[in-house]
Amino acid sequence: MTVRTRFAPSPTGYLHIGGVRTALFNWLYARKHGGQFILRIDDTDAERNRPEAIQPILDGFQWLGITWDEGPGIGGPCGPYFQALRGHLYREAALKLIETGHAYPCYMTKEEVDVLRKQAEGEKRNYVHRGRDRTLAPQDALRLFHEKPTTIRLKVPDDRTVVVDDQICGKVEVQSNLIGDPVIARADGSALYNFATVVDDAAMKITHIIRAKEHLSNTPTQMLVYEAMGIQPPIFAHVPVVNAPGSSKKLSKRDAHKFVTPDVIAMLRAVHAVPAEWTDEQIKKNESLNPVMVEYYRILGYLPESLINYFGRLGWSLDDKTEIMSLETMRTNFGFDRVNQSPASFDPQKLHWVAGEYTKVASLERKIDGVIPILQRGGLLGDQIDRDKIVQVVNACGDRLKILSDVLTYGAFFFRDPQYDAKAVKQRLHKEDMPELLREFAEVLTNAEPFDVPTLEAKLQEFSAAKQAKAGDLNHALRVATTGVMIGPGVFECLVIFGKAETLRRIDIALQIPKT
RNA sequence: GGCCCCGUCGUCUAGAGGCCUAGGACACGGCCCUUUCACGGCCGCGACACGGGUUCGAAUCCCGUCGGGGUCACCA
Repeated sequence: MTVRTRFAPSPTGYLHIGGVRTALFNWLYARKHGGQFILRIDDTDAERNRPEAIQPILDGFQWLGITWDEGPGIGGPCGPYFQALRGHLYREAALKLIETGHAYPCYMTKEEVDVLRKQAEGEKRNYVHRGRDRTLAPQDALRLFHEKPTTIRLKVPDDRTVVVDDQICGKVEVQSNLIGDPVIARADGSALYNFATVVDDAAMKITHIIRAKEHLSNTPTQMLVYEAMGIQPPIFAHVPVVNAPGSSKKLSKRDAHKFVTPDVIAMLRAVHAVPAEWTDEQIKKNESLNPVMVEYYRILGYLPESLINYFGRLGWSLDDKTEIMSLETMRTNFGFDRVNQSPASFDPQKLHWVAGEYTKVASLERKIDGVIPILQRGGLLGDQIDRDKIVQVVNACGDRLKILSDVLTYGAFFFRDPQYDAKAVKQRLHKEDMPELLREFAEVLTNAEPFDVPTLEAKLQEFSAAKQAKAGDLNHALRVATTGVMIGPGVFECLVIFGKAETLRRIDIALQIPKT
């Protein structure tokens, strides 16, 4: 039997990183066993069922390299892959369950149920719903339902121990007497999650259900649905949830705004990911651009494989020391035996480190291609692209680029005039008679041929020795004068990229800054 | 509240009764390298939730306590 796994997001419009991890585990397991990974859109809740809410999710997966064998965009033998289009299947399945005596139309009103619930509460008893109509003979129930449609409930069997043999959590046993008869379909015939998911997973021949731990409690109920339908249940594997950074609470979209810290806001502004006129509040409210969504990392220039690596390693490990590994390595080694049972907190700092490891070894071409749109968005580059110059800049930045948008902090001055940092100017440029020294060194530079790193370095050594000045001090001043800041690639590399004329021009500009 | 799950450094993890004086990674602190910043190298800080058993021996097995989470919907 070929392995078939699935990921079934609801169309919220954004790809959540917790979902990415669950999807990744499904993908890994299917691919490891030569099986199929299916993407299904769980859009039974019609209200927010907008087509445009699906595309960002598909785009996110595509960017990450998580491919699906059946689902939106490609179809497949078990379609449609949208729950909204499968209503007739649920209705059919529900009627069949009534017919076989496993389900019944429940005519108790909400008020009646509330009375029973209150009564149970009063007696400090747990309320377990058992509909009054559950004893109806199947034929009568069916006839009655057709005459007067109402909610359909599953008939939960009495005195049974339901066993979920979970691949990660182990054997979990629950008494059926504690499970109330669940509503599986509304009066209008629309299905509820616990039912729709089972009908679909069965129809799509899903063999392994890999999903978040929060679904474990619902699983016995679903087992009962499988049983009622006369279908062998799939194998379950519930993966622990991803918690918010430094918290023991689930990372949820609901409090995503909490992670939009001043740092994050500054980052988004720096890369011009949001309109400049937006207030901090507006940025906070923007749902897709915050650290729980994949889009956030894409816009900041994280390489997709770094997210894959990080999230694959969150809750699962290859061995006692491997941190950096390819998707392929994960694929060949993935297994439930090395998935943790306890929740894992998302650590943005570690993700950032992983990202750096990938950027470090990425090909120059990829970095160039990634950096160009970032520079353009930042208004540092127009439509005319001098690719050679960008090659030089990216090379000069070297390992300083952990994420591609770091090019803005280390190399913005290559594309515009220096923006002088007051502190840098005061400390390095307006130090004693440095301005005069720099003026004289500019003269030297005029005659520097060729204008390359070794020559410039030699000139600076020679000049400072002659003037009995510290080479380091002059070097620092030169950096601030030409770049405006105290950090960046090697100063001679910078000068070479500027070229002689531009270097001299920048020194001139710097020498005109009044001392304060 | 009932039921279910979980509990090793701040965080991710290794650990299947002796290899554990508990290993690695991120973060943090220090030093080295460096004419800035980053990279790199070295060192340091830092954990078996608690209490009882079982055993010659327990982070590992059992019980209890405490703590955390999830779920009990005509949401998914």
